[in-house]
Amino acid sequence: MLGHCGQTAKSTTRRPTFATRFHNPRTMLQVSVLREQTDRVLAGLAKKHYPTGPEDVAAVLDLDQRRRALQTRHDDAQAEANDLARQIGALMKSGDKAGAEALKIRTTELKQHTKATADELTQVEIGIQQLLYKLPNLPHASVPAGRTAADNEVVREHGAKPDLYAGAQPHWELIKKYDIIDFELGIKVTGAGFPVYKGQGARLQRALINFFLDEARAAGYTEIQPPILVNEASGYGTGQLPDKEGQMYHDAADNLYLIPTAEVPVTNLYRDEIIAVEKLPIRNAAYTPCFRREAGSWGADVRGLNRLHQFDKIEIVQITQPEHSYAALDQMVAHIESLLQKLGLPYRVLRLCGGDMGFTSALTYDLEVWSAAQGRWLEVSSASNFETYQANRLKCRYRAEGGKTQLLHTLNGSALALPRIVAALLENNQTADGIELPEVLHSYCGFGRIG
RNA sequence: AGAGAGGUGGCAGAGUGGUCGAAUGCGACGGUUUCGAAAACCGUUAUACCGGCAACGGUAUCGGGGGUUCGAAUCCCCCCUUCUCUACCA
Repeated sequence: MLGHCGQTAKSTTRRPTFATRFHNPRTMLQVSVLREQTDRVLAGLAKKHYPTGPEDVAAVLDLDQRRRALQTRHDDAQAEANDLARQIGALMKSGDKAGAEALKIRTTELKQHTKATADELTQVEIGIQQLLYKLPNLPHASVPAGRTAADNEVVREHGAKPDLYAGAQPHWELIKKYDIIDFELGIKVTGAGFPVYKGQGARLQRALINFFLDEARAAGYTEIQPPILVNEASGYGTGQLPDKEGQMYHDAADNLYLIPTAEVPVTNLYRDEIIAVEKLPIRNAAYTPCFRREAGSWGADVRGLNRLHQFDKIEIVQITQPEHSYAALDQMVAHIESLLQKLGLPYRVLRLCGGDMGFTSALTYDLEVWSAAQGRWLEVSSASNFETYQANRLKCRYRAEGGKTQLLHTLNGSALALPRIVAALLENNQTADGIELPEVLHSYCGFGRIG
């Protein structure tokens, strides 16, 4: 008999899984988009070099059809059960015990059916969700075709590469020479990739942070100081979970993650919110330390400050109405460029190709500065428009004309990440007598030259 | 960290097994009235999903999850969180 099913209930000491906590599918691409613009979706997935687009989209559409049929069936059964329950209540009240018992037979039977339908519905929803989690965002029309970094489009280049004097050195030598950043001490205290900034090195960090924050505020961004540990729901909200789990440091005791970027806590501020139109666009800037395990990253390119487990970054985040998001992206890039110009660093702006851009992005510009002693470009910022991809997970909406809620667009960019900026500042501005810092930093640092 | 009390709609705040998606008040919006405004009066005022061209109908949601029951805001279990007292600390 099925009547004993209550006793087989599993122990409830286990944390509920993501799927049970968020019963409704929190999708990334919207099913409605897959359904209504199938061709566009398939073309977009192909441009991103997603291998199994046609199969996965067909599978989602198939499951979605089943989901809707099940939902209808389930709702109808529930409606009948609710109606019977009301009748039983009325019969009980009027003293007709026998009549009530008669109806209970039907309602008990109905319950078994609805339970089966509900379980199936949950399975189908989980299936849809798992497939959607696999699908990357669709690229914007302007994204160049291509597979690797070599296919990225150079949008523009600014500033002249400096000619270094004969004794010029890469930054990992300069930091030792002037004793401003100490990797050995970091290794002793923590491990590789956790540098210790000392004296003028520490003051330069603080100067850059203040400079970037002040510039962001002047450009209309509200400063936020968020937590640097986040919970699991936030990790899912911005898409670090489930796919990039291994890249974040995790505190198992409390199930919290150290943030890899301020994007995570700041964007999640707006999770499950319906934002009033008057408050749009949201413009936030936040300084935080960032933590990345960088599992599996080695090689010559990661020497010195090029790649760290802990570093400082100022992040800018915007949330806009869909029709304004690309103007906002241009504005963000312009702001980042203005920072690089004020610091006097030669840079270039890249539009990433379909194969090189991030999973969640619709359009990404990378900004790279010229590292004179290393003789190569270093990525110091990445600015992206996620359109509704993140907002769909976040349930971040506004009320459009006519009272309907509609997903917003989310964007973010680094403005800026410190280590590679420091590397370029040290290398590009070195002289025989020391390192001449750009004018704009003098008052922030309290000095104009290192050495 | 220990003890106790709470978490209900935009806000305040009722509701301790049925007719409760939820009284009442405030706020907001629309209307009547007015030369205009205030006041008064009338009405509207959550989100998501399913069906429907639509009108509309159905389902779910009272911090989150699970359970008991024909039926749960209400009873039971777990988790989160707020307040008070104690302990501790910056």
